[in-house]
Amino acid sequence: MRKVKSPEARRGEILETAQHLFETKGYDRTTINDILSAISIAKGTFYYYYKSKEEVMDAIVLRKIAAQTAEIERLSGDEYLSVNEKMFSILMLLRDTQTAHIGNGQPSNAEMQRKLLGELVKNLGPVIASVINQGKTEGLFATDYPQEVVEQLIVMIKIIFEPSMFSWTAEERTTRARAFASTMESILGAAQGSFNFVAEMLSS
Amino acid sequence: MRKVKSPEARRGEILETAQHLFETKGYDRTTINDILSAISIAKGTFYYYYKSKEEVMDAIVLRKIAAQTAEIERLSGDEYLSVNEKMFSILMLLRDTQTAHIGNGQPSNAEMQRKLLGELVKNLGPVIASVINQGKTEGLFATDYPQEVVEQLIVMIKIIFEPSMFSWTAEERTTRARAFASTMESILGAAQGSFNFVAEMLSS
DNA sequence: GTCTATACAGAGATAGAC
DNA sequence: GTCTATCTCTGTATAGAC
Repeated sequence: MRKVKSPEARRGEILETAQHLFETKGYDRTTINDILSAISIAKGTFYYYYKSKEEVMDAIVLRKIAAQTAEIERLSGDEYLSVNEKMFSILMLLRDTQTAHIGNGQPSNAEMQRKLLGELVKNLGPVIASVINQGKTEGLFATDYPQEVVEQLIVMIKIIFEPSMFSWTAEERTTRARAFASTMESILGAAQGSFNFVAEMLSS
Repeated sequence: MRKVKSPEARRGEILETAQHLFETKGYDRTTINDILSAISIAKGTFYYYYKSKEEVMDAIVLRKIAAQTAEIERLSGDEYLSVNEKMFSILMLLRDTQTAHIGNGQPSNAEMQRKLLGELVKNLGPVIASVINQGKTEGLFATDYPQEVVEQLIVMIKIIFEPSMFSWTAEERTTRARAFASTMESILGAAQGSFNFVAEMLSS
């Protein structure tokens, strides 16, 4: 039974199926054979389009990051939003992708998360830094290292509040959320209490 | 040819050999059979002592962390060292284990690094926090969240300056080092410039 | 309790025929 | 482009020797 499809359709079909399985069963527990039998192709066909299982993961990660970057770019360029509103939305987006990229509750994949964080910093860093700079010109923030501070914040939020990394108790998590908000204020040079909403947001 | 050894000797032998191979060839490229033939034991023997290749990695990581923790505990309890001297030594230790745990230049293992960071935060966090508290009583530092701030700093230093995570140019690295020193001062409430040596240290 | 030998299932990946 | 056959490697399982 030999079904020929256009290259784009095939690539897309593999990607969609893999993504669904990764998010449902977890990356490690999804086998190549799972993907193959879900779309009824042979192993050779899979490896004709992707060099490895890992490459499929990369493609999925990049696609997600691209979508998130576009969203944050749109936000940061919106003239009708205040700096605070932008910061709020950006942090919400960052928080909500905590584990969403990986699949909820599934034993997540360290390599996938490593790549995710790397791309996140590389792509989102400059965009968020531009919002910080806007805050600087408005006198809300004061820092000599907007870009670098943003990178630090992304790294902290994605690691410290990543459930597969640390399993805090409710109280521990609340304390970390408060400490993070306080740290944000310190290193962005923002007024004390101006990021109280961040502590709220991250506690849950 | 049947060689009987004491359980501890055998466990240690497997551990040492695995560590050497992991650091030489990289974790992924080291096969169980590599380990077996290096010490001439049967596969059954390996699995008699360790449940999996990953469990061996865990044991290696834990042993390294234990050594590092002991060293930092010794430092932090030394009555003849100033807080600044302690901070210097601690940061040096943290920096020098950047990739040393993994093996230089080898394609590192994300899972191994994830575990390393988790254990590092869990074990070193409280010890370093005690040094921060000493600094607080001496009026050098001021923070409401010593423990949490230490966790943030460990995470930042281990991720941002991890070569397998980001490949900064020399200038980028220098800027990140300065930004990190500045962030340390902010969130620890230390005097400006007091962590200039950190910027120096991390630039290389 | 400790160790060898070996066979085998299941995973990722490759080669080459069609 | 697609498929089948095959390879390597991890990990399980077993039977048995000391």
